[in-house]
Amino acid sequence: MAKRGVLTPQHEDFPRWYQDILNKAELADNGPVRGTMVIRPYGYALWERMQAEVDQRIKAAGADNAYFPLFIPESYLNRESDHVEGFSPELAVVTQGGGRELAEPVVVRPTSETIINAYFSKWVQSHRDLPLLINQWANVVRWEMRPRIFLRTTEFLWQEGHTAHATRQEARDYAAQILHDVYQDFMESVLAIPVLIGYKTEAERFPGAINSMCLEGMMRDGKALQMGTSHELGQSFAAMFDITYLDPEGNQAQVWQTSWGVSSRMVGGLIMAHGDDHGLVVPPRLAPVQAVVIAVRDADGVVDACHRLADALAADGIRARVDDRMGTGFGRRATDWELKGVPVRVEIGPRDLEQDQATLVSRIGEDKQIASLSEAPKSVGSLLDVIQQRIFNDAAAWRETHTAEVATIAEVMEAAATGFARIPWGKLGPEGEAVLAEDAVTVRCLQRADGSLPESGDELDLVAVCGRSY
RNA sequence: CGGGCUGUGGCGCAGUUUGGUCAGCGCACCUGCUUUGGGAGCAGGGGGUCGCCGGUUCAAAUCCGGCCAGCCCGACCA
Repeated sequence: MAKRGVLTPQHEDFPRWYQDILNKAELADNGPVRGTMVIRPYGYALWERMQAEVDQRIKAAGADNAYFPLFIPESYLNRESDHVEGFSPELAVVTQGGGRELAEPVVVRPTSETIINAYFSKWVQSHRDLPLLINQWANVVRWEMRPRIFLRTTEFLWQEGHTAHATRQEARDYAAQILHDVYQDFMESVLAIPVLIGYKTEAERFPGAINSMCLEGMMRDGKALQMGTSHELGQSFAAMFDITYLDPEGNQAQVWQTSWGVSSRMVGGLIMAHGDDHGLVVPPRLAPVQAVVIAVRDADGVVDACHRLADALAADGIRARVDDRMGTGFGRRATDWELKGVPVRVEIGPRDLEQDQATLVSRIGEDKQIASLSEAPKSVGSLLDVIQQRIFNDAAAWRETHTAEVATIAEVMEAAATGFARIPWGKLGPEGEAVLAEDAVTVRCLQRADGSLPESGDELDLVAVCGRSY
């Protein structure tokens, strides 16, 4: 394992550890404008993998991709009162263009409900046009007070889904379908992060929504990270943007809507949910590089053997790369890949080659194992499966041991110092929520006692999961 | 925007109390040789108007004033 000093240990200074990882794993740099970030190739590769997996699930849920403009007329934002109140403090506004003052300022999109719904209004005329299911991949800008790379940046990357339905129930069901089939499935089966699902309290709700569902993950410091949201927008945007249609009986009706998104924040979640003192830990199903084949020494045939093995791995569908930087010592190269969290390292040196074998090393295991060169692709494949499962299990166990069932506000505060607290919502309520907020503890979500998603946030006997958050 | 801390080569820091002999260290980088099975060694080398502006002084990284930026803790949030 790497020598001490490569990274600040997590227990010593978690934020510093996070900064160290961003640098040492070559994920991102700060941009020149406060709050902006430069996403470096390896960090972007992680994001591209997330995009690919999420995009595939969104399409399976029936939504189509489209693209709407970056610039939105300021007046659009003003149409929905809760929406504008929620977003106006963090808007970036352009007042000049082509060297002249603009007649109407344009805002750089903080989210696209307004501009997309302005077009939904044109596109929806008949009940036959419903449901209308649109997604867009884009960058958005929110002038945040306290930026932090990947977690909360002035400009970030995301996907935002926007849909229109004939009935409230259909909209609600679709928002829940996205939550489960797209987000939860991706986060748990690919990112290997167990997520809590539930409803936001009224205090935490998205501006303009009638209900916000969310997915919350626990990081290695016990804090919560909101990994995604899916909102029921009700009919307020439909009213403001006049999205109406003729129903089968020939009556004018307004649509019911949803919006939902996940962002480049998930990269931060990935780092903080699995990373350890040796670096990033990337679950195999996400990993841009699942296996790196390292030529240990520059001896006869070693480098060639590495390339042949990498080709064989690729032929088995494994994302593999060769490290044959022979001018750099083995230890340095091994540490580099460890920092980047590559799940499996395959080492081939002269000693291995003599035995017609390769040495396999898991990022999260202690023991090295030997595989014959011909069997190596199969061995690596099954090792990747084992690693994927173990990363998820470890994260689930971590959350389990850092979650307490409590009955009083004092106990919530105590438990939130190190993790989550579950308390009956009936015992907390909006008043208790306000008390917790004074000490930066928030209700992350309201869910049923068994952890499942309620029909609404008003269902009886819900449990409030509380914690500190990013 | 409130509270705390900090600004010195790419990164991390020492030097500031007591102004001068102060542009220094580690890592990184470049060249050469030896190395390569867990961040290699030796030798040589390049790079900083000490955050910015102004003031005090014979003399400022160091003292004074103003400004700016960053980090951490809050309010906000994907």
